[in-house]
Amino acid sequence: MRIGALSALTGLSRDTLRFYEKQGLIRSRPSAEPSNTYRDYPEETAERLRMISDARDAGLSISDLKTLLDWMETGDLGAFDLDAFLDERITQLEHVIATAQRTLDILNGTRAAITMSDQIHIPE
Amino acid sequence: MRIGALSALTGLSRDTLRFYEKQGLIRSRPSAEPSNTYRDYPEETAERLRMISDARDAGLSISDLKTLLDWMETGDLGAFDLDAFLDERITQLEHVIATAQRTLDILNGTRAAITMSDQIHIPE
DNA sequence: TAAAACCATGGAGTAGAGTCAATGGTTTTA
DNA sequence: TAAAACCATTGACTCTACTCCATGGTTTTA
Repeated sequence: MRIGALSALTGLSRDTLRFYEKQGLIRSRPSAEPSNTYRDYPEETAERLRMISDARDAGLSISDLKTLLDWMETGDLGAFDLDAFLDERITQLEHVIATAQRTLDILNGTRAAITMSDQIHIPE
Repeated sequence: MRIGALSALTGLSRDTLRFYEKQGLIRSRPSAEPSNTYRDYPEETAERLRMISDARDAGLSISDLKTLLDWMETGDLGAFDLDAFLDERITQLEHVIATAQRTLDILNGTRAAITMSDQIHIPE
């Protein structure tokens, strides 16, 4: 799959895909036809990018993601404390969920208050 | 309350507090003693900053926060479509919660897998 | 087959959110 | 009362994560 197709499929810009590849989050092989220099992405890259998008939207950094994805593939990262790393990210995500939920509650409350005051005013 | 105390209370750096004030997220009055130029923050600023921290950690931008806080105080923002604004932010927060939850599930799964393989290896 | 659409690389530029340093006053404390 | 700790302002700097050229090949399409 070429970069344009992958971009259309994932909603990420071509530039972002090239950027992610440079950061080592995804990989491509050189084009099948050696007449051009186009990247060729395996099908499963789309799925991988969905995980990456989720993690980015949830606030994980690219470098954390690289650490994680590298480990998931090779199963090893030298003398790296993956356990501690995972614990930290898990805590971080739980924190994001909690703060997002609290903020969401406030916003929902605000919207309800507005709807309420509309109800009072409009009938006049 | 002076900036150092507020910083200690909220965990935000003095620089961050001054930055937030410049952005209009919080306000201070000039010091009671006119002998110095120190900021004096009302007690309730701490609570306000907790909301701000939550919202920031959840991914809301400073400018969104400013819009929101300004509206909450004045109750009006001219011909601004607060309803649409709220809907967008709410959708955004729901998205963050969903992606964070999915990512969290993956990480928890990964941790479980590691614990599992430890169980197999350690007894040897 | 020529224009339009796609792709590559390299490097510069941008936005957002702080963070740091220099300089110079004010308070607190040993 | 002098050192240590605190505060102010201004402006430069950093970091992350893209995003945008400019230039030049390759495919696709009308």
